[in-house]
Amino acid sequence: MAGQKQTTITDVAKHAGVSLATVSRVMNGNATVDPTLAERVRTSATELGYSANPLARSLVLGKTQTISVVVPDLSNPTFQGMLRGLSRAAVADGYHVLVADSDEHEDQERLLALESRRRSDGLVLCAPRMSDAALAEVLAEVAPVVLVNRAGDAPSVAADYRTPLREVIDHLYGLGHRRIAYLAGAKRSASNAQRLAALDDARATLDGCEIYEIPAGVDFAAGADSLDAVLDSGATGVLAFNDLSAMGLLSAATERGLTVPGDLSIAGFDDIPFARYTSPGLTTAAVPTAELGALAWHALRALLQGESPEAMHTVVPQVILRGTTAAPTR
Amino acid sequence: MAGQKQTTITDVAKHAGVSLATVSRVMNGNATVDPTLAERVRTSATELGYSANPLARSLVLGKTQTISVVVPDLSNPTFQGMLRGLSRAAVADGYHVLVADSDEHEDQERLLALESRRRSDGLVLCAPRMSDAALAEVLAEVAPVVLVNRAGDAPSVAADYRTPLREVIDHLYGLGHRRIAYLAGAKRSASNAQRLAALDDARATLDGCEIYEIPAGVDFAAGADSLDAVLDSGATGVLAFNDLSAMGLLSAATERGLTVPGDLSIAGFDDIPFARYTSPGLTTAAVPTAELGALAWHALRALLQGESPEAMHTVVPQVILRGTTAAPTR
DNA sequence: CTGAAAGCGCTAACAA
DNA sequence: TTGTTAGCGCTTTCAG
Repeated sequence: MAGQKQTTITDVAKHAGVSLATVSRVMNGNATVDPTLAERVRTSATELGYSANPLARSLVLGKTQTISVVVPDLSNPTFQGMLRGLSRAAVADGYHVLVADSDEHEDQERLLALESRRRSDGLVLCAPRMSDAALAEVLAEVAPVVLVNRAGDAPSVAADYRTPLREVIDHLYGLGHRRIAYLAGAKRSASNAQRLAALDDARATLDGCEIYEIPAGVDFAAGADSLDAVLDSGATGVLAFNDLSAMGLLSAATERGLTVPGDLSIAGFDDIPFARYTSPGLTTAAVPTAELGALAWHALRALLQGESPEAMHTVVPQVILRGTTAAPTR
Repeated sequence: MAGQKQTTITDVAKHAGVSLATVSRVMNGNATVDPTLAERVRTSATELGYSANPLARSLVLGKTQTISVVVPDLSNPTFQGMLRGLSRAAVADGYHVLVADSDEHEDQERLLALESRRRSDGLVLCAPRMSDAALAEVLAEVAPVVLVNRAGDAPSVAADYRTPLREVIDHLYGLGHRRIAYLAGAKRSASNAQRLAALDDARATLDGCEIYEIPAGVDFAAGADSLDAVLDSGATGVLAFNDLSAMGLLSAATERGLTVPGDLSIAGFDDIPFARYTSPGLTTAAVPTAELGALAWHALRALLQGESPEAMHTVVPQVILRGTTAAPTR
């Protein structure tokens, strides 16, 4: 059944009684070809169901119309959204996308990047976990390349975690909160550094506002387990590292008989799909991951066209005010 | 900076003072080459940082070491899991994966499949939305191909939605429930047909068990809105189309002052990440999506090796008993 | 306007 | 064992 090999340009040429060159020309809408001939070629082509072998074209043209993207973990919603935005944007421009999941293995990252890159015209490196030194080295080998959520010697697009967190703090402060707790999550992540910066920022500019840092974690249990620490701190408002820990805290607080937001205001981060369904709905900030992906493609496309995209394009997550934040009652 | 063109096999040959063929041989560990020469070639290769151009190899070998996968929607968790499983399994076997998102456009599906396929050695068509006729046509053009969650004239892997639903029904029945409601979701989906079959099955075999079908929907609101209908039906246990609608119902019931599972047992479907965190935790069934992806790759790999994989490999979602189901109290 | 021919970088006969 | 050569399928000078 799979015996019939694809028809080649030679078949079409033969069928139309012209040379390969002519077929190539009409297929590429290239030079001026006699309309009659062109028509004849086109007829033959459709009759034979011909379409050029992309591999052969790639080889001679030196371009594959494909880009590759390597992500640390395809099960992470952030990267999923990124991939979706990237894929759709690239497809819209006639590009294909090769995807590689490094499964959080630093060493795999380099290899995947190199290998994928050779099969494509450019690379999107998404939040690479490798060291700065390793990154610099890889970056030099794989250009054109664009970085997502990481700085380096290449154009990059990144989400700004600092601004939205600061906005949430201002929101709480405006409501009257003066004692705010931050449930810290992944210590070493780049986004955490940005959040800490927002905290310092707020401490420096907000009169009479105290902000505590409470080590917690990134999941539901971490949030739930930190309830006592939160209450001990006397905080009336809390910024959770992400929605999951926020929900854990919310759940624990509710079970303890506290009312949210009456006794405690809670804000999450990420806007996971379920965030709108907690009771009350969770105040949070949504990272526009798909947009991040689309922007990454646009930067890479610019590079491919010999243009110079912005060195770093940043997108600001949107704060979504729902029911878990309100004026403090104590 | 990106000016230096890749070193070719010719460079290596020149550097090592041998012919192209020899370099090719040692690079492929092929024929017996004099160890001394081989070593010399290897040295030159690493010194020059040479690695064969995959495009050129693909062209001459007629194989790309790449497979492609087209999915209807990269934002759907089912397909995300599938892609992850597929990607990791394929990478483990040294294959690359080209991904295309049809964005639920039936017409795009065909084109994406064809185009991706030509850049790769095989295709995984994931839950294609196109008609049976269109599918049959495409299938013939893109072999080797494997289908995911859809039947057709090609090997396929699919999740079995019937068995787990039946298991949940048996679970409820065993608990003493005799009036069970099914909150119907997407009417036309293949998985819905399987669920209805499970319902019929149960009706035919379970003594004195009545199963009602209540039109609802696929989201949280649909579940919440169906509370009255559920109560009117007198059902003591309900099977929701998915976790979201189950959570909606759970939420509405709780707000109405009912206790779950005391007054009402509720089961969802999908095991979304938040399902374990509702109170009580949601009884549901988890589709092993990553496994589905890995199996799809295994089937395709078999095809690529000229073997014949099972016509249809089915995986059974696992029922996860949590707190929302218990013996009825009325 | 069209065809012949030279490659793109590599592999695989086929000779030597 | 090694080198020479003919392609893989296509695009693109370069003549005509």
